[in-house]
Amino acid sequence: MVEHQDEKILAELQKDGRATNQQLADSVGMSTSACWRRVRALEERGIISGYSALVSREQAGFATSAILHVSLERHDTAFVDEFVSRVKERREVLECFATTGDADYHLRVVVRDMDAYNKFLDDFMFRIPGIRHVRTNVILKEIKTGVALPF
Amino acid sequence: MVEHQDEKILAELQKDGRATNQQLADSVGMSTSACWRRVRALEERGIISGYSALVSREQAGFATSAILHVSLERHDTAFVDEFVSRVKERREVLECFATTGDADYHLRVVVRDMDAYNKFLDDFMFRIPGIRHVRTNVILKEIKTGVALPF
DNA sequence: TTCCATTTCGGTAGAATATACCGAAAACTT
DNA sequence: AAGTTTTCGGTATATTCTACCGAAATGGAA
Repeated sequence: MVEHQDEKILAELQKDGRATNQQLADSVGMSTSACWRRVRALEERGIISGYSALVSREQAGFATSAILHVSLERHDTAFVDEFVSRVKERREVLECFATTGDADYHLRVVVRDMDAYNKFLDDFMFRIPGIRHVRTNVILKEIKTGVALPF
Repeated sequence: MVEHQDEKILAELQKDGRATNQQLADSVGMSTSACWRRVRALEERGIISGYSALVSREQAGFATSAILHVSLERHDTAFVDEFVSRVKERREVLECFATTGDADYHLRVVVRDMDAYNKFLDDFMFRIPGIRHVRTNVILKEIKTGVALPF
């Protein structure tokens, strides 16, 4: 499905999403036209779903972040769908995963300060119907925040 | 520090990290040269730390991922530094956060399959000195995986 | 206020790059 | 082996980047 040369391209574009086609072609050992075609195909197939600037959370003024463990009261699709759709549209929630273990969901939330986090809980999280339990683990330090898949 | 117009640029570049300078200038209502200068300044100040292609985990062949809760036996800098430096260089570990709560660290690990995950634990995680406890929460579903800060 | 210094602006031109098309080479099928 | 399809590298043009310019805006100090 994804060939070796594609993986090299993907690895490069993960490292530098704004690399020029010429740089790309050089670093994977391909002609510019062949390389450009492969990139476009990867985009069209959705293997590359987009490109993003990586912004420094602290410097951009988002001092506070936390990992939330959330459990639902019940797991009817109605409740689950409601939870999922609400979470998706809250931009403070950068990540949300359904997991095995004690909690049903792991969320990572990023806000400007503790006030904003408190507001997030009161105005949003605690108002979602069917929530059994929310445990907050404040992030003390970001050891690593990567987006690159380990090709 | 980061002005309103900069935030608009950052928001746009988070949505499309390969937007041309002209597109950017249009969408934030600025001349191309002014826009280009601001982008370069944001890069030089490290507010934009880089650019990345966003690659579909599933389509790229990484079927398995998990969230790990890790606790250390002791918290001497020696043990902590060892743990941190080892985690940083393992590319399967996309994210690692030091948190409050029961565990000391939350990690998100992405691998091709369960075999690879088992190997990751045996060959890497369980060999780090000073680990007290590791709990694996397998990710059943990715509800949301975002990188964009909520400007 | 008025003046001067500094920063930020928009416009522009040459250099660099992206993008689509071409015929040739390679790979695959029968 | 012949025919079909895919992928290749090279190239021309349209687009975009990047650095420079003088003008406008901004911010203090007298």
